[in-house]
Amino acid sequence: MNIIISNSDGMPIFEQIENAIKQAIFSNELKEEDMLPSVRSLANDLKISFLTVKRAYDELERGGFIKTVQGKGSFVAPKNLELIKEEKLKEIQDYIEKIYTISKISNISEEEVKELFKIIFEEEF
Amino acid sequence: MNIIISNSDGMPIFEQIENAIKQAIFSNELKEEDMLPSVRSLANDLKISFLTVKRAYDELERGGFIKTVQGKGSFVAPKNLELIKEEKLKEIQDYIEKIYTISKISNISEEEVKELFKIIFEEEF
DNA sequence: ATATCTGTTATATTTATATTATAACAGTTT
DNA sequence: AAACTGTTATAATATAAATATAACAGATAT
Repeated sequence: MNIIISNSDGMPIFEQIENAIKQAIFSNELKEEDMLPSVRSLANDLKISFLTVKRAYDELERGGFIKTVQGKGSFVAPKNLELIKEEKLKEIQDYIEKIYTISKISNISEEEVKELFKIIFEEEF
Repeated sequence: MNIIISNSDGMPIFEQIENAIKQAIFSNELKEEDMLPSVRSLANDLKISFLTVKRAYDELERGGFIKTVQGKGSFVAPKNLELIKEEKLKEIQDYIEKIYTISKISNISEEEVKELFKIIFEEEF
């Protein structure tokens, strides 16, 4: 698995790890029941504290993406299509919120945004 | 000018002020050469430190939205708002394209995206 | 000229969050 | 038993945001 972290992009390290692993799961680079790197080994590879990796894993477990068993390790949870869709809907929601903020600040009307939306969603036929 | 700040929405106060003033400029509530409230008076109104207001003003000046003169005050800069709006529309377009890609890949219908759009854009009062 | 606005700068402190180091503990596997 | 796993607790550090306070400097009206 290929995780690149950056100290300077505003996103906390634990969140960068979380996203990288989600991505690996979505792309099927990590398959169901695959074991994740141990908190200590990944921490070692990334030259960070294992507590930071643990935090990422804890979040992933809360989200239902992995299962962790003390003494054994962390494993990719059986894929749940609904979960994946939820995740993608969340991504879309984040983008729409950004659009909302920009439009509000820049005095761009809802109609103008809708128009762009229409153009992009309809031009692919 | 009507600025409402919140301590608990994740956005730093200086950024909330920044956005509120940008919005006032875009909506023409604040016109070219209009004087902004002094850092101290706005800080007083909002019950925050004048340094926080100063930071917001500094950012606005860096962005070319206002001009500040020591001893006189801060003033809305002459600006080509249409040009900025074009930039912002492009940003929005990029986001919509990302949304389009995600929705296609994840089998999320246009209707579902529209629904999210509605929810977020209607949260306003 | 001086009082009173304006912004500027410097210092120190507080708060919250992220991250770290370290140590001890607990379950699993070989 | 040794060597892996994860867990927990504590204390320390780093950073950004925001604060309080004080002193300084330019603009302006009276």
